[in-house]
Amino acid sequence: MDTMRSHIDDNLSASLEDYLEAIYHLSQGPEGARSKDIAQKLAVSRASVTGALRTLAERGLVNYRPYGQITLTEQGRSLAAHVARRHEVLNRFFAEVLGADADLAHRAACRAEHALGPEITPRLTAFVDYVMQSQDDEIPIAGQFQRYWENFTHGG
Amino acid sequence: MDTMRSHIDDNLSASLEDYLEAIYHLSQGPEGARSKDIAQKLAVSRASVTGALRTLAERGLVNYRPYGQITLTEQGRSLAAHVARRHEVLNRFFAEVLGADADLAHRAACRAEHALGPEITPRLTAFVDYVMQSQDDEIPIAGQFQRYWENFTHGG
DNA sequence: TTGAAAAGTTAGCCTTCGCTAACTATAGTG
DNA sequence: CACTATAGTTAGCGAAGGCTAACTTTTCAA
Repeated sequence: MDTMRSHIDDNLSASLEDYLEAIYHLSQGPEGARSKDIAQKLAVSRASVTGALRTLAERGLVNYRPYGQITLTEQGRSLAAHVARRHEVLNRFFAEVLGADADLAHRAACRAEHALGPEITPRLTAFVDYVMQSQDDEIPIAGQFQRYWENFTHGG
Repeated sequence: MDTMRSHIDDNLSASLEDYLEAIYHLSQGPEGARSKDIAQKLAVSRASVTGALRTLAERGLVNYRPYGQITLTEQGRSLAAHVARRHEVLNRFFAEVLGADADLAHRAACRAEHALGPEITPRLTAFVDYVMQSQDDEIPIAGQFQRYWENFTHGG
């Protein structure tokens, strides 16, 4: 009962997860995932990208060959999708529920992403869904919280 | 207009923040912050603690002298309090709002703690307060979410 | 088609932060 | 007082992950 290693959490470092996620997103663009763009996206040198690519290739997560196309393996794509999802959940929570500035929400989400395990992530996902759904209901939580926040901050 | 560096975010690494928080909590106990206990709390060797103490002392956050008492400086205490608060906010959110197991919530909070900046932390604090307060109101958010979660997981 | 700019790589270095092993200081007990 | 256990330190090492500088490969335009 171990044949199907859908597994998802090879213990990749936070840093390598960042690279994987960047590749995942860039892969969907028209240019594919170019080393240069990965470097830019993560604010890191091109040399560092090369190093990370080598490690990720060793772990069977990306198809990499010097000067060649960078693509994700099946396993890599699946792992990247999970990382991206954690990220996205946090991003939505910070931005849409807490009402934080989009850019700040994004950056905090990037940093926090790795901390959420398989226990917390689905709960948070469900919670954000629940809150968003409440917008259409008679109890608009996010909206109510916005007002709560308003007179928390400038009122007293 | 720069005299009062209440500042709070010297850019301490995640690791050093962990040490600082551990010292902060242990300081409040009857034994004070002993190297041995810091090591145990962070699951790290005593040698690593010594190294961290030296760094924190250099940065003026702890009073440290080989074989002496370990105490926080004023600046250190203030910074530690903020770190601890971020931690605590997350912990409450994961445990009380999302309903995660206390131990898991704690560990996820430890890992995520560093990611929350001065923008997100107060918003999250307010949000947790708002949700807890709603328990007493006619709209018990956390309770409602528990039910939502229930039939999200085992129902369909 | 050729040569310069852009992209990618390599080599070598540095910092952070962990570890173990061995040493030193302190404390407590007979 | 002396000796042993415990706490703390030091020295030395290693992995991860970043950087710069210099090199190679690829691309593209004249």
